[in-house]
Amino acid sequence: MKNNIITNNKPKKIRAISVAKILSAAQDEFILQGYKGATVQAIADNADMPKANVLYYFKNKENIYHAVLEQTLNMWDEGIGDILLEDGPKVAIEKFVKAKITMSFTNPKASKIYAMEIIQGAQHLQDFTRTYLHQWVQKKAKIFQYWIDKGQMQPIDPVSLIFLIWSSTQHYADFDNQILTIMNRAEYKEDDIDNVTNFLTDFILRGCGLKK
Amino acid sequence: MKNNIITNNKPKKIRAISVAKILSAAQDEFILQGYKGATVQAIADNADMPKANVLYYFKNKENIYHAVLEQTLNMWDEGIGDILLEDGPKVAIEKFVKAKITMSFTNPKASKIYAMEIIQGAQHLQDFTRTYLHQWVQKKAKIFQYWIDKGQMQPIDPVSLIFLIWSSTQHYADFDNQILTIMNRAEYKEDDIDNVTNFLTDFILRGCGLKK
DNA sequence: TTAAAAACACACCAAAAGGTCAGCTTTTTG
DNA sequence: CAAAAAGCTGACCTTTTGGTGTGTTTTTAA
Repeated sequence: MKNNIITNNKPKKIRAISVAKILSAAQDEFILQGYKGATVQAIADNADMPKANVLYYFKNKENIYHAVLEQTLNMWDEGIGDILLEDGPKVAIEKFVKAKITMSFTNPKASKIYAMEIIQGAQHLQDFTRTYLHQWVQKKAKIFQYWIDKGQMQPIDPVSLIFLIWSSTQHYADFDNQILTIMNRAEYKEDDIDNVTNFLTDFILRGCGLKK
Repeated sequence: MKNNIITNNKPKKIRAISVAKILSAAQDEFILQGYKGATVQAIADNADMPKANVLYYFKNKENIYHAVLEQTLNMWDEGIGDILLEDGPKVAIEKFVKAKITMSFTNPKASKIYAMEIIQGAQHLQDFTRTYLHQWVQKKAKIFQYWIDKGQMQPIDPVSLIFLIWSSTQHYADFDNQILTIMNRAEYKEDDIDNVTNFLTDFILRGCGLKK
């Protein structure tokens, strides 16, 4: 298999390209219209191919949605910063907050798809939440508790802290429309990310008693 | 008009009762299925009346949705705590956080409807956001700024602070499924409200430099 | 008590949307 | 270069669904 470096869309399989186009179009449609509201026709139009062709790659709408969700979870998994014992509370929180904000600003769509799923009852994500997420939170909460017991940070409920970090960072993705409207902006600017990162990092560190 | 105190569903007009039943059923359906996914038939079933009867009260689905949204905004308006200059930063934040949390726990449905609207692009709420919300934030931000200038609280961006309070409190309504699953619970208990209120109040006050 | 107004509900319709099929074209492979 | 595999697509079918029309029942008011 020769690897064409100059035009890197030649070696890509037709299938891969088409699937990617469909998933991207589908993501937009699912966010804008919800699962039921998104029509296969609209996804096809958006992906610039006939409906029958979309159904050729994905047997049905449900499958398209599953694929979008899977993609979303992978992104979530990659993007979520880790919380490491050896970093200590200050650095760990700084890293984590930064990772979450970066994800919110660089891939708001994934965050929105995920948010809508959860709001609507997490029908397709129950397993993920019940097993993976649950364990993740428990594990990280223990790390925070360790730091608290060592007197390295304010004695607060670690799980609540995680929820606060999640919510306050994801807000900038999920509610970007509202935030931009309130700030009288068309879209986020470069330094918005920095400003938000600085604000949230400072605020949360102070809330954890890790900063004057 | 005689006021029947014993059975207070007699004096109520038939219309009012039916409309209320429909709106309640519609709210559930819209949350669970989204705008397009919610069918008039399902709303009717849920409200325990034939579809044609639902359409008798509301000319079409769009109108039902508008009514649900309006109801939601009224609730938001009533439930949102005010931020008063004369309270000073500490009391004002305590009151505000408490009000928002109370709203999240007592009426999560309204919060979810609102959240989905915003995530999906605020198509039906642009005016509300652009005028009402925008002004509300500006007005309250000025109050925070006043306190900051007086040295009564940490110098932080007031708008970001408002966003953080909104997001961290609403999270308990919008993501209740996820939170409950992670905490291995079927539903919120009485003291969950208190615990969350205490955690968030303390944390936010500390973040604002209003508490050791 | 009775006539008008409001509420109710069955049956029906047209449009929309998910999905299939059969045949055509392009790409791959031996 | 030919056959097979993969990709593509218009036409079609079926189900769902928003909405209407018409006639009946219940409530209200004089």
